[in-house]
Amino acid sequence: MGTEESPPANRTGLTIYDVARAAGVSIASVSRVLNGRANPRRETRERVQRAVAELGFVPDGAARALSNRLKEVVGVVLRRVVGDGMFTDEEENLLFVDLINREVEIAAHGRGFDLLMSSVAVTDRMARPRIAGVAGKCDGLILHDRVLAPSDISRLAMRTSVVTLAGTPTPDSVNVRGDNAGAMRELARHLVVEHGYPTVAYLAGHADSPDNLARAEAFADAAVAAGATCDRDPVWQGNYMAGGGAAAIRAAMAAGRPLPRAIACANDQTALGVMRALAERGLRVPEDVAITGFDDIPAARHLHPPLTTIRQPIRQLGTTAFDVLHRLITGALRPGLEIVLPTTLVLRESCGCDGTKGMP
Amino acid sequence: MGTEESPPANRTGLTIYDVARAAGVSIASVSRVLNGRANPRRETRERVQRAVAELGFVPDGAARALSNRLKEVVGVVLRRVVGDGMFTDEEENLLFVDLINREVEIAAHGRGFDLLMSSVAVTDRMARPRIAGVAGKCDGLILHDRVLAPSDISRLAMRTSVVTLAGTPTPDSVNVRGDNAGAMRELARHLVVEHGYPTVAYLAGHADSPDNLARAEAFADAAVAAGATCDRDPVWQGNYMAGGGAAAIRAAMAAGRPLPRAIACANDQTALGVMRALAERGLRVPEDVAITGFDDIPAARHLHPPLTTIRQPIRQLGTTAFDVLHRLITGALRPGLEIVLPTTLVLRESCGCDGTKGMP
DNA sequence: CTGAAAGCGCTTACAG
DNA sequence: CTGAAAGCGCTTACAG
Repeated sequence: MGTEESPPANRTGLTIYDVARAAGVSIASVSRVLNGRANPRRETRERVQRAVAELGFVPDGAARALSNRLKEVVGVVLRRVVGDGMFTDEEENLLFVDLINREVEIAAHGRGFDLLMSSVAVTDRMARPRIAGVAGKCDGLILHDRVLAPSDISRLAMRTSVVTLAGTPTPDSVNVRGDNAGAMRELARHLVVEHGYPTVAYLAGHADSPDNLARAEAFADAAVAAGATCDRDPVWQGNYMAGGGAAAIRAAMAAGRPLPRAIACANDQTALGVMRALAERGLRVPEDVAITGFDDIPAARHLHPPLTTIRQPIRQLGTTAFDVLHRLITGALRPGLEIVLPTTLVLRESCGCDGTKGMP
Repeated sequence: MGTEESPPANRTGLTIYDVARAAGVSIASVSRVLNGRANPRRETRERVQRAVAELGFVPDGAARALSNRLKEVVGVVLRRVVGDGMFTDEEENLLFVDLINREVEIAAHGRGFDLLMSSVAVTDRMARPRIAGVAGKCDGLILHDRVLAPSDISRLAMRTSVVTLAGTPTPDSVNVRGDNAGAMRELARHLVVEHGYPTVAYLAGHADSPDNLARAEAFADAAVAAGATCDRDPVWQGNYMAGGGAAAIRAAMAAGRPLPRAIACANDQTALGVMRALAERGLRVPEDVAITGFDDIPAARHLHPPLTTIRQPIRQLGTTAFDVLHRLITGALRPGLEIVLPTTLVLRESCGCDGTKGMP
């Protein structure tokens, strides 16, 4: 495609010295006008600005960062979603993580920060070194769920500012998450008390996800407390993806296991897979089995029937993650806390409600 | 949420000097083992590695970049998609741009580069300064369609390596795009000759998109050459979004304008909006109006009927964009060329084919 | 208001 | 194989 091994790019490496020479001032003055200081007097300022414009000078970010001890870059690390071959939903929809990242970016721009995005594959044995690599290029890190083991997060957090999203709290980082237990309890009571479903199950997400654990426990406890039977069989283990939800249904039915009257899924993607698998077998939602999700991704309301789910405050989660990280970076906040944002139960039709009035 | 104005973050700013002291060697040796050089002898190497591990040392990327004259970061700038209020498809689906970015990231990781992502809003008057800001933080830039005016791209390309995706060729940058004209001509002939549609129209994308212009021209020319009438009325102006496609249909019908027998849309999103608007009015695709798209985003095959479209080589587009940028950065390639990747006509049902055999 | 100079944390010829 | 030292391109006290 081109000349290999040819001389290095000849993009004239302009520096502040070139600008200073062109403007007939010192580099200190150039730096001052570049940074919008008040002192350079009008005439000096204009000469510098003219030189900058004429030369098309772009200050080197690395040099600025080194001098300022601030890169104005935050790293965002996420798990690369790998389709499981069953459904391509994960690959096609903007998921929870994408939605959060969008908000993070907007918040970051507001403070002059840019986002360094890095994804690690599920099987990535190199996750640790790679994340260390990005850590060196940023002022702080936002780590999505399960990109690093808690002990690694701990270590990393001692050396740089880190905010985890739906992660494990650590003394040196801050975790930002939605309120899992509150909404899950409310959901369990809604299913058992208001709809009167006698048997329920929680279709789990990844076993090593703190959010998943919290949801499972709150749901089961509240369901049992409300008088229902909660099926805790291992078939109800999913993986936060549509394929995992579908597989669980298939496995349960193949085992001749009676389905619970209501299934609360670990997230919306799982619910999506469950609903497809149910439809394939001719089972109706909510008449035969009531289904609920978690997150309220945009696709949730377009399912048939519309999915009852628990809404996470996606915008706030993203904004807060950046905000907290920024405070950590500037030293305005000390780590070691967890920020829990409120969630809300959104009643649509998949739980048995009629979708308009909220109850059958 | 925290103590404002408290002392700056006390994350012990470890440097290579600390590691050197801990290991009892010089900073040169530390640097060498950190960079995997062969020379430090086994014992030295191990002492350094131990010190690095114990201290949890993470080398500063800015300092490395300054010294190496290489940041190992590429910037990706895209237009933030803003829903138009009519449909939320743009906000829910992983679009063409997102799919490309995924591939860019994977390719970048293969070379030890990370991605600095920045989005500019449509109305952003600050696009230029912001992009200059990210340029300073990267070794080179990948610019998606319409983030910068051609003249600005030109200027920027004189100071840093830039690859445009579906942009305007410039002497100092390289443009990577799919073959618009070839596939569009093939599509026009398919519609006019094979299906025998007498009237056609091209529902345009943004007027300032080079891809759009090329598609419009190739389609109209080929359609007319094949003997059809091509409706070039201004109502057929969309905006690459579902809402724009729907609005065009509404406007045409409101004006009492007879719809052409086939409408080739500027991209799949537009086709999606068109199909919805048509369905709302009780018109059938392809029986009443044949519809086609461009891109072949994942959602295309799930439409009813499945969308006939022109597939762009998305993976290759992303990989190539990074690859070319990398060569530009290392000086292995000189700018001033355009790379055109092949596209393919994918016949599904929205054009009138039966979807399985390819023709009615 | 302006400039000379030190320093940010690395890498790498250059000597030894 | 190893270390002392210069240099990467900025910013910012410190003098003037």
